[in-house]
Amino acid sequence: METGDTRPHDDGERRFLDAYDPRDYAPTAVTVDVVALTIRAGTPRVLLMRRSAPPRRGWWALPGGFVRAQDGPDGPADPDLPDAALRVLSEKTALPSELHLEQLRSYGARDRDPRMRVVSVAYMLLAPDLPDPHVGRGTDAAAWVPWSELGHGDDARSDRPLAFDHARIIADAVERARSKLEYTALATAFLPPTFTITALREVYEAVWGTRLHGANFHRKILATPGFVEDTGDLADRGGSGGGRRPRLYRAGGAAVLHPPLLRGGQ
Amino acid sequence: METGDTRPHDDGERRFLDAYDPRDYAPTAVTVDVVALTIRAGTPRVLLMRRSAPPRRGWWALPGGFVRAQDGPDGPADPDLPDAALRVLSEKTALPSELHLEQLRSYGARDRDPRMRVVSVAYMLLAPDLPDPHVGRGTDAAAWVPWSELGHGDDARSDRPLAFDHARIIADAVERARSKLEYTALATAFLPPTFTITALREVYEAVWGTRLHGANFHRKILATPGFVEDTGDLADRGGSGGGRRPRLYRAGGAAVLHPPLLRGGQ
DNA sequence: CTAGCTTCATCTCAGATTGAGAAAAACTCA
DNA sequence: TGAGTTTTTCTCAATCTGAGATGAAGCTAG
Repeated sequence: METGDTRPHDDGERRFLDAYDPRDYAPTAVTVDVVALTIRAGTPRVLLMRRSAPPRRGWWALPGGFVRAQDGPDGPADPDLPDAALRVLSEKTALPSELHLEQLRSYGARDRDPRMRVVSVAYMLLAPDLPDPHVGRGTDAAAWVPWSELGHGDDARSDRPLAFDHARIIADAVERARSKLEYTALATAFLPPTFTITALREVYEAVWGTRLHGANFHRKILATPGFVEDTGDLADRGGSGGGRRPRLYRAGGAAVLHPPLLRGGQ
Repeated sequence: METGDTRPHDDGERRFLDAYDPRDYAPTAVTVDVVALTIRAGTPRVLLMRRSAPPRRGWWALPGGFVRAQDGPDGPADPDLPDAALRVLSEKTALPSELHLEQLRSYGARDRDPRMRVVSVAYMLLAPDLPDPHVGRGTDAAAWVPWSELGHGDDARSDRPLAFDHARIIADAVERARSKLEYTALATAFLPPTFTITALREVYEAVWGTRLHGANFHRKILATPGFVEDTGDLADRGGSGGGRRPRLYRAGGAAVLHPPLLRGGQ
């Protein structure tokens, strides 16, 4: 960050700041909304809450809340936007130590919230299967909802109506996740610290909604430097059907994949 | 957009909205900053203004300004964030009819602006060579500055000090542009409506700072469906050195490239 | 108007990568 | 022990890639 630079300001700078009153400006609220994505029972899901207070009481919405600009009665200010995102999310569900949080984009259409002008900074969080969410303040239900139940893209017609422009935000997050799986090692964010190549393939299959050729996937993952590293261990196994005990891997250091895994192929 | 839905609200919703006072919330300002990128004389450049008013008088900064939340004395409200981005930019330079504007991300660290809590939504604009910028209100100089003069990445040590966290924002924009050239047809946004394959290659070379193999580039562009389409015309030519008159192409319909052009290769 | 240079466009070919299936290895359960 | 399952490795033809050569078209000096 390039903040808090130490170059001396001129005198005009100090006089200006003393005379400055933030209240002179038209109020705009800034919120964060978090699209928390996980894979449960082979199905990609998003965390949603049902609102028990206006506006949009009874509708489903992303976990979110106002960014705390300054220290106040509700608590200390959020030092930065990601802190705000983690704060509002940690009020709804337990968070794992390892998680991937990245900013999606911001939404600020004039009429997106009936209360006032609201600019919402959306975050995408990817995590391995998380526990059931809490039903917190302002909500009366919470659930990990499969993407497939939300209608595709803009089309929010479903029996779980989404408040505000949250259907669009979720669609943007899903598209971002799908495309980042191609050229980054992000898929490992959906998995526990150690995992098998098959589990990694199932992440791709769940998120992309396609079937991949197991043998070629295996070859490509191992040929991509830094994607995974061998732990030397084998999985315990004991599950259904039997079969050879798979090797366990952990996420490698690489963030970007060279070459990428392309959706078109296989 | 999922805004302005028409489902009836319950009575509590209306009572709630009537009683709601936006002034109750701590003020946060929302600004837009625009990273306008172009290629001039073979060099990729960004539009910067020198500030003539506090804060950070005399420092260079991105064109930007406050989002107008409501109609007011300065003008009508910005319907959406992209409108605000185009408004602040059109005050500084003439804009072409065809341009690519996309949101980069938002920045909201507590101390990024000395005046108050400011969340800035950054936009990236790609355009063919634009005219010289105006020196507008609050600025005393404006220039298309080569990326190379800004120091690489975080490192803002240069004789053109950048205000706030704008060095970081520019670095993020440059990285976004570099990587989107790989897997989208965005390079054409830097070019006029018709162009040659060589001009397209020079965009890649300028943005990536690498040299590409001309023959293979040619083959790959033409093999990528929807990237460019043949106009049937040849360039007039007459320039230096002579040589065969190149064929003219226009941008094709494709937004995403299959397969992508990878930076690693060639 | 022709020789020499330049740029654009196409061709060639060895080496790497990919998609599809087969086969081998390792394990479970009856 | 034997049939079935899952993981892992192997094979091979088809395709793609990187590097250079060749051909096509145009300018300009003499």
